[in-house]
Amino acid sequence: MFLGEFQHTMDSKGRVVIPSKFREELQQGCVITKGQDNCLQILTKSNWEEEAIKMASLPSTDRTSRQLRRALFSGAIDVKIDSAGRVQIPENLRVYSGIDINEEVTVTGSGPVVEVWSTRSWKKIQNEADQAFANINEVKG
Amino acid sequence: MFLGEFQHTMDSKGRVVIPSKFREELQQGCVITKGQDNCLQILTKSNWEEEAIKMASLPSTDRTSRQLRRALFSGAIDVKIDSAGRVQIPENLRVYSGIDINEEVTVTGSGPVVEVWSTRSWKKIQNEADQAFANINEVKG
DNA sequence: TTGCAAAGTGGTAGATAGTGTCATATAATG
DNA sequence: CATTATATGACACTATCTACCACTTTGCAA
Repeated sequence: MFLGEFQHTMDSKGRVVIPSKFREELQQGCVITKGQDNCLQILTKSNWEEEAIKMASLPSTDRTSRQLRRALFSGAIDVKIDSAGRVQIPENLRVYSGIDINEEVTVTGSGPVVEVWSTRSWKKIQNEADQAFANINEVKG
Repeated sequence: MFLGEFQHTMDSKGRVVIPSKFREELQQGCVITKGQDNCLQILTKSNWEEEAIKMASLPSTDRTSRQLRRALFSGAIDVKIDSAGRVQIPENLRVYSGIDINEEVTVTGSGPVVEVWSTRSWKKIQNEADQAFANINEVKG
């Protein structure tokens, strides 16, 4: 289970530090994919395989499913965390997520997955997320 | 069940003392999350897991569900109480709750959860709560 | 083929944030 | 009042992050 919110910077070579709390779970291999709302997701190997199976079983007759599948697989890459706790984000994923070189990055734990955001995007999303959260609490109230 | 109200100070490293009455229940691990009205909540591990399971099972195809999941998990962190009875509050939760370094903190038992407030906010909230309580009594006669 | 530029990989040193421990001060208890 | 438990501040220590720098690989062009 990944929890928390961490600020980092994408270094001049396109690498991002994985917060130390997340490393142990990801150390033995992980996969980066395009996530929803233009974030990037980092999954453990086993989580990825589950996802992949689900995705592969979607009907290829349905256009949306096909596109989802393409996005997921073509956008995925498996990476390893280097000795300094960093991962290299490939060009296409940097573009997808809108994270530029030397830009601020927010890495969040989101339960079963880790999400990587440009801090710009995260701020927007976070407002919306907090809103949703506040509302549900009121309902539960 | 957590009861009572306690005054403490956030130390220069961002740590807060958990009142000794609460420690036993929280000793074997607890999770801090964002609560309502800018307080922080501390849940026991088992309490947290109930919440988390509900959240994790929401469909990721639905934007609101995704946002909820993000808010819940990114705003949470699991901590352990140190040998002096303190917990470290991470930067993002300090910002959320408006508790600065060396500032006064009110820790309250609120039934199943512990709440942590900057004493500033607590005073405001407490007035409102007392007011509401008084009014209910009036209505009931 | 060779040389050059761009991108990726790997490592290191200093700064910072977080952790653990202790001594003293304060409060609670019998 | 004596004793115990609890809280706080100080400090040293550790882990982690950041900003560099140097080397390797790749792709392109001369």
